[in-house]
Amino acid sequence: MLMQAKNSTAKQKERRTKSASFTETGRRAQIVAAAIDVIAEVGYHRASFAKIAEHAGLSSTGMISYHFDGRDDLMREVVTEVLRLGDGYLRPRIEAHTRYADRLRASIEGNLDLLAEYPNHLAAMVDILANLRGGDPGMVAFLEATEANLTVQVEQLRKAQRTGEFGDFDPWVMMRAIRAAIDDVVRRATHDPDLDVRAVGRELADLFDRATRKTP
Amino acid sequence: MLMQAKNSTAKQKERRTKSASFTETGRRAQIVAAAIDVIAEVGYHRASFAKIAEHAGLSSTGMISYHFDGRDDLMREVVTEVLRLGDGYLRPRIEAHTRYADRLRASIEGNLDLLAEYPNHLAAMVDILANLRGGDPGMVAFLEATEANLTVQVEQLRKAQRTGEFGDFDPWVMMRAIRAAIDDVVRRATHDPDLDVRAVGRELADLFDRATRKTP
Amino acid sequence: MLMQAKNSTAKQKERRTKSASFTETGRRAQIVAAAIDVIAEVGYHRASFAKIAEHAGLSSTGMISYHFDGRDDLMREVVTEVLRLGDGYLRPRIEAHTRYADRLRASIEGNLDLLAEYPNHLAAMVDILANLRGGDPGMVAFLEATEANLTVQVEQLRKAQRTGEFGDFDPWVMMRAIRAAIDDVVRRATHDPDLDVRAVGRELADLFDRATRKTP
Amino acid sequence: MLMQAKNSTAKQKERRTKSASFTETGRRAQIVAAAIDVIAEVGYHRASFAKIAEHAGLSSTGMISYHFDGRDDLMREVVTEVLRLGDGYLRPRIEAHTRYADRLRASIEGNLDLLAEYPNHLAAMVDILANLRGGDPGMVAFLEATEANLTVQVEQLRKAQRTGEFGDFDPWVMMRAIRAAIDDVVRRATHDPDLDVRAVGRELADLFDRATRKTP
DNA sequence: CATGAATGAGTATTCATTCAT
DNA sequence: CATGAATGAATACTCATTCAT
Repeated sequence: MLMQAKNSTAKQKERRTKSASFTETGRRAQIVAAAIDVIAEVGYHRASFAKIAEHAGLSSTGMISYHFDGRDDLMREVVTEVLRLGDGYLRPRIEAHTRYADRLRASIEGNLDLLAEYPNHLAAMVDILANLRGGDPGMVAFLEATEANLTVQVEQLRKAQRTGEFGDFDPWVMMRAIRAAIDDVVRRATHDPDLDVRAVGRELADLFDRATRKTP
Repeated sequence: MLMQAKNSTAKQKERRTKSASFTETGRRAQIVAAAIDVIAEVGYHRASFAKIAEHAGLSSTGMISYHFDGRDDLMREVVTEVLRLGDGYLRPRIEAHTRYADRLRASIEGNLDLLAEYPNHLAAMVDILANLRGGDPGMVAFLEATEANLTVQVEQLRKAQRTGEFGDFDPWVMMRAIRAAIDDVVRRATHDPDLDVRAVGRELADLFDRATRKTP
Repeated sequence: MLMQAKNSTAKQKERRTKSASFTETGRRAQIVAAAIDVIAEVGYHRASFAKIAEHAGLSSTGMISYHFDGRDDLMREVVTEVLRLGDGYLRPRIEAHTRYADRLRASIEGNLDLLAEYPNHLAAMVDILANLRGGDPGMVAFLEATEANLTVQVEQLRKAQRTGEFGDFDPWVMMRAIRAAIDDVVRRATHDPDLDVRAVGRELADLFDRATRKTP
Repeated sequence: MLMQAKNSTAKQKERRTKSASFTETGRRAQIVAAAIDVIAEVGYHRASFAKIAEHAGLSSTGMISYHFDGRDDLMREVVTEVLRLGDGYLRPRIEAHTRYADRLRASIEGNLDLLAEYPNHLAAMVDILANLRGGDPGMVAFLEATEANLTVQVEQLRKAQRTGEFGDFDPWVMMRAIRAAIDDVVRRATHDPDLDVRAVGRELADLFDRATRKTP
C-alpha cells in the first residue's frame, strides 16, 4: 500500500465540520472504528449508517450524522485513520534501511505484516478507495491526495534507478503494480482467513526484487 | 485478465430463466450492453435498474426484470458476455505462440489491447467481480468458476517452471500479481482516458518477464 | 355449500365477452382448470396470471387476457364452473330424498363427498367468494346471485318448519351456520390432506340434525 | 371466536423488533389502529402500506417500515391487539358462569357483542388469519398459537361431555363449527351494517345449545 | 450530547394489460 | 389464435438526513 506515508491528508482536515483536534474525540473514534469493521465485513456500499451505529453500540444513526458531515466525511475519516496507522507502522521499518532494494522489501513485507495485524483497517480503506467516483469534490481532492502519496514512492524508485541500483523500467507502472498486488492480497485476506499473508509478502518482495533489479 | 479462457461459463447458462440461445436475443443483448456502460461509468452498486433502463432507452425498469431473473442474473450475463468477448479476442493471440514467455507476454498485452478497444467491458466485469460478496449462491458459483479459470493459467506457469523456461516462484502469487496489475489498469483507464494502456501493457509484460525468467 | 343448486348464474353469462357456448371452448376450459388449481394452492390474491398461464402450459399471460375480459371475468368463470359441477353432483343426491331432514343430511354429506373428490374446485370457489369486495359491479351482481342461491335453501328450511318436521329457529342463521361449517372444512382440507372430510361430513350432519329437529 | 382466551400470545411479543412495552407506544398503536380499519375495509391483501399510512395520517410508508419489521410484523401486532381486546372482554363474561352450557352461551354471545362494539377489530383479525399461508415461519408459529387457543376450548367441551352435561359429539368438529359460524357473521357484518349481530348471537347460542345438549 | 421519530427519495420487483407480429 | 415484448402503476422496503425533545 504505502512505501512511505506523507502528511498529504492535511488538506482534508479542513473540510471537517466538527472536531478539529488531531486525535479524534471519543465518539468520533468509536464510530470510525465501527465503520472500519463494518466496511471490512459487508463492503463499502452495504455499510449503512444503521449497521455502523449498531456495531458501535449506538441506538440511533442520527448520532453519526451529528458527528460527521455526511457519509463522505465519515469515509474520509476512516481512510485518514488507516493512513495514520499505516504511517506509524511502516515509516520506521522502511527508514531502518538505506539501500533502495531493502527499503522496497521492507515496504512490501511491512504492508502485509500490517495486514496480518489489522486486517479490517486495510480492507476498509482499500474498499473505500476502490469504490470512489468523482461525485463529491471533497472526495476527488482526497483521491488526488492519495495519488500524491504514490508520487513520493515513485520518486524513490526513480532515485534508485539513477543510482544504478534498479534497472530500467517505468516507475509509475512498477509502483502501481506493487500497490495492486498488495491490495489484492488485502481483498483476498478478508474472505480467506487461512491465507498466510506474511508468506505472500515475502514472495511478492522476491517477485518485485527481481523485477526492479538491474539486469546484468 | 485472462491467460487462457476456458469453457467455465457453461454452468451459468443453465441458470438463465429466459433465452437459451447462445447468441443473445436483441433486447437482452441491448440491456447487457447498457448495463456494461452504466457499470463502467458509475460502478456496480450505483448501477441501478433505473439508470440502465434509461441508458438502454427503455421506458421502465420493469422491462429489465422481465428479461432477467433479478439483478444477479443480469450481472452474471454481463460477466458472461465479457468473458465471451475476451476469450474470442485472446485465445488466438495466445495460441499463436509456443514458448511460455511469449504466451505470457501475449496474454498481458492482449488484455490491455482488449481494454483499449473495449474499455467499458473490462471495467464492468472487474467492478462486478470485485464487489461480489457471498450473498447469492449463484454468484458464488460464478466466482468459483472465475477462480477455476485462474487455476488453468497457474498450471501454465507451473509447466513453464518444469520445462526450465521460468524460474522458481510461487505460481499462485505470481498469477494474482499479474491479474491485479492488469485489473488496476482497467480501473484507472475508466477515469483517465489519456492513459496509454497499450504502452502500459508492454511495460507490464516486460516487468513480469523479468519476474518470471530463470535467474542465471 | 349448496343444498340445492339453481340456475341463478344465468345472469352472469351475459357479461362474458367471448364464447357464449354452454360448454367452454377448449382454451377457456383449460385456463379455468389451471386457475382452479393455482387458486387452491396459493390463494386467490397470489394466483397471478403468470402462475395460471404457467400451470396451463401457456407461454404467455396475454393468452388469458385474450380469452377473458380481465381477472374478474376469469374468477367469475371459475365460480360458475364449480357451481355447475356441484349442481350436477348434489342435485340427484338431494332429490333422492323426500323428508327434509334427509335432504339436509344429503346436502351436507354430499358437499363433503364432493370436497373429497374435487378438493381444488371447492377450495378455489370458497377462496374467491371470501375475498370478494364490492369493487367491480359485475362481481357484486355475482355475489348477489350466490346470495339468491342461498335464499332457495333457506326456503327449504322454512318449509320444513311449516310442516313441523323442523323446530323453531331462524332459518337464515341456520343456513349460514351450515354453510360456514362446510366452508371451514373446505379451507382446512386444502392445508391438511390427512383430514377425513367424509367423517367430518357425517359429524356435521348429525350436529345440524340435532340443531334443526323439533325439540319434544 | 374465543371461548377462553389464553396467554398464547406471549411468544409473539419476543419477535417484535422494537417497542418491548406491553402497552403500545403511540405511533405503533396508531398504525395498528389504522391497519385494523383498512383491513376491515379493503381486506388483508389490498391493505397496502400506502393505504394504511394515509389512513393513519402519515406522510410516507417508510414510517411503517420504521416502526414494524415488515408487513408480517404489523399483521402479527394487529392480531395480538385484537386478541388482547377480546381476552379482556370475554374472559370475565365467561368466567361468571359455572355450567358449561352457560359458558358456551356466554362465549358465543360475547363474541358477537364484541363484534357489535368493535366491528373492524374482529373483521381484520378474521381476514388476516383466513389469508395466511405457510410463507413466513413467524406467521406459521402464530397460526399454531391460535390453534392452541382452540385446543383449550375443545378441552372445555370434552369436560362438559364427561360430566354428562353435553351429549356425544366430536368436540373438534363442534368447536370449528361454532368458530366458523361466528367468523361468518364477522365477515357479513363488515359489508352489511344493518345486520343485528347481537340477535344473531342469541340465535347461534340457541342453535349450538341444542346441538351440544344431551339428547334424552 | 443523545435519542428516536419523521421525511422523502430511491431500491428491485410483480402485476394485468396491450399490441404488433 | 398465439406469441412475446412492452408498459406503467403499484408493491414493500432501505437509506441518509433532519429535528424536536
